[in-house]
Amino acid sequence: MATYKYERPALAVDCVVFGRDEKALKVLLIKRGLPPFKDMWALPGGFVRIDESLDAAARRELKEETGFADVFLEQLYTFGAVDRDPRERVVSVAYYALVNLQGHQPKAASDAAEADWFALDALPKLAFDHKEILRVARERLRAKVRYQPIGFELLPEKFSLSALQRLYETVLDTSLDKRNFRKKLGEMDFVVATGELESGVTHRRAQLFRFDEKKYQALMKRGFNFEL
Amino acid sequence: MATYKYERPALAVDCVVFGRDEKALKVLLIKRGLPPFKDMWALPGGFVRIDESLDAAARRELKEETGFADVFLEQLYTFGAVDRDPRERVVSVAYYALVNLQGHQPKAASDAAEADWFALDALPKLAFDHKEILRVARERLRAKVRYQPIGFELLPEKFSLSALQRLYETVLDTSLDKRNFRKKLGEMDFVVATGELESGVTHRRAQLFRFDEKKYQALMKRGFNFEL
DNA sequence: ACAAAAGTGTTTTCCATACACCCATGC
DNA sequence: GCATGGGTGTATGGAAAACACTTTTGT
Repeated sequence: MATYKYERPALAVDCVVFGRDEKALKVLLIKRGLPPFKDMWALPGGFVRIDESLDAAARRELKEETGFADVFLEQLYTFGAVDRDPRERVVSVAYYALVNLQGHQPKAASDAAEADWFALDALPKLAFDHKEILRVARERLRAKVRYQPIGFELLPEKFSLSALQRLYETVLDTSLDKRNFRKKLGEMDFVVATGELESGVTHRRAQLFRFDEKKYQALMKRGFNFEL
Repeated sequence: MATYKYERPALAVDCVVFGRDEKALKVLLIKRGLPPFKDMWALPGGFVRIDESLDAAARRELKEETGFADVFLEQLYTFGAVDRDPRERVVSVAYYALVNLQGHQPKAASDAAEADWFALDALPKLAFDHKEILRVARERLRAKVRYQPIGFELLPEKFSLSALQRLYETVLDTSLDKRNFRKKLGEMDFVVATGELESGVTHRRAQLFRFDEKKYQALMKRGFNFEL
């Protein structure tokens, strides 16, 4: 049971950052400036410091490498194959983040590495086991979006019902019936109309809605169950 | 990005072992023989070796401390609060296991520590953050049992439908309608009658069924969806 | 004969799905 | 006036839920 006797794996965090851009779902990747896998694309991430929690490490790396702060961030899975890093043993706790792409420029990372958004169906080759991590993240997002209201994290604060529907269609990779979709949302009191209208469009302006976190929490406590 | 410069957290695995005993759902705990938390109950677990994967570490510890091998084992969540171990920084990858309690005696662990089963509603005080780990494991079990056929892992190979129903009622903490439950199972071709009957009971003998893994896998590929 | 659990169908309710047309706006 | 997406209600089918009595066995 003595800890210090044995050699320890290094411990890292990696973040899968999902963003929605117009019609496609995208992931933020970083171009590696150092070996191994130099010049290859990879998930943002880094080593966990001795005095920070895993969540804190994930948030710090996300901030440092992509500029995002105060976003939805949740632990995904921990990847620990012995040879997943060619240098030495590295165990990585993966997280996934959901961000609203509007307003956030595809900013270059603070440490001068290149950063860019990639559509999920046009990904480059990835370093390490990051392809696998991304696969698991995508699966999780797809599963979770159906029973927890996390889809809103990918939209601006105010959004049209059509935008929300397109998002669900993208994530779930299906098409949904417009009237049925709206009917179900109409029953969810935590999606509230702001009274404002969409602008700058070449057709009828859509009404804008927002997600009311407080109302949602209140309903949850009363046993409400979010579904699709 | 240099790994070796920084002090590393220790990396451990902990296992939540669920077992079903007659009517109650139970967890296997180990009495700690060493400080910290000496003589307190804790989840079986230990440190990850440099040359084994996380899954392998979990299986090894499970075997060493409880004697269970070849059981359902799945990664749960990774706990990384800075102060979760009073000695030093330890990050723990938690797993949960489902075992069939029949036939496996509440065996004492190989390293002479005391091991015992505890009903989930009569738990002792636990070491470290193991209460929290157990809470998360229970939540996961409850959620997963509804859409994946993992409940069978907690039963002997041959079981009666009543036993299966009682198991679901225990895990989900609800009561289920007998006829509806049997109707649904009747539609699932991978729960097959063995033709054998229960024995040693003081009432009508129940027919015994078994879970047919192959048939289940075949159905899965055709898009079948297990539900409750 | 009685206690204890096994086994068995039908009806009702509700939710998911399918489906088509008019409206507002910019060009 | 036309192209583009916004917005709206109803009918149908199928799954979930509710529900009670007979059978078998041991004592």
